[in-house]
Amino acid sequence: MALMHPMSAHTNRPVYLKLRDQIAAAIIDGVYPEGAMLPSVRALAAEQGANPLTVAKAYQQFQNDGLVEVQRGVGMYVVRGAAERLRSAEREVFLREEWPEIRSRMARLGLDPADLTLAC
Amino acid sequence: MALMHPMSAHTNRPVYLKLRDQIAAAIIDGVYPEGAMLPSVRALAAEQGANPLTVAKAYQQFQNDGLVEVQRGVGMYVVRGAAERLRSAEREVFLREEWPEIRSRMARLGLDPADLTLAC
DNA sequence: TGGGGTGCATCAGTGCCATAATACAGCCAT
DNA sequence: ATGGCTGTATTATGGCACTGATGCACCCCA
Repeated sequence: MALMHPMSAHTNRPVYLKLRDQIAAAIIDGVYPEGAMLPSVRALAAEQGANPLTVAKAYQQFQNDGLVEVQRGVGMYVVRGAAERLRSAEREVFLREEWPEIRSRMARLGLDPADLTLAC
Repeated sequence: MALMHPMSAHTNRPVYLKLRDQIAAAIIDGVYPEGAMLPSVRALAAEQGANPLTVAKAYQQFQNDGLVEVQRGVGMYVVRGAAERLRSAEREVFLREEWPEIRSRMARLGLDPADLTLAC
């Protein structure tokens, strides 16, 4: 009896979205400090085994949000306050759109977030 | 300044997966008790404004897992013990694959599950 | 023995995603 | 100024998931 739940959490996210999340985490965690230059699209593409255009698509999001500054011919730099703004924005989205579903889901499964704080 | 994060949680889940989750929740919650007949693909499709085949694809999962019994030409019935098995399986998957990511994500955003137990 | 209810198979259409190969525009150190 | 690094635009292609329309096989009941 398998009882597998393939893609239950939609784990097949597009590459450019996974890269976006990964970069966002790096900015928040200070891996890419404010003022620092992000890896070039070609460099990150080579490192991640992805296509440069896919990486560019991931970076696009941050430009639109004004979190990185593009210097044509030079590179992309993390804007001042980007980490805090990014964390704040992600936190708001998480609390508003994800957490309620997670809560009800856990309730249905007989789980309590408080009990899992230290466990696992 | 937008700072939007479209599809940050991949909110564009396929219809058949949303239906699957919804049906699973109904089975666990006893909306479709053990031994009861599930709504026909056409009926549920009409009710949800979806395509019968999309509903059938959602049901498919439960057949493979042996949680529902198909009587050709009659309908699909919830198997004995389906609710408990389903809840148990989903709980295991959740704890193993989803919760760790949620935990680290919340930590990055400066959130503590215990603090949100009653809030919101 | 029909008629209306099941589930299911087949085929086709659509759109997104990822990749690729170029080519271009800008900056900088040598 | 030249070579080498940046990001970007263009176009084309293959793959895959999702959705949709039609028709068939099956079963029960009147």
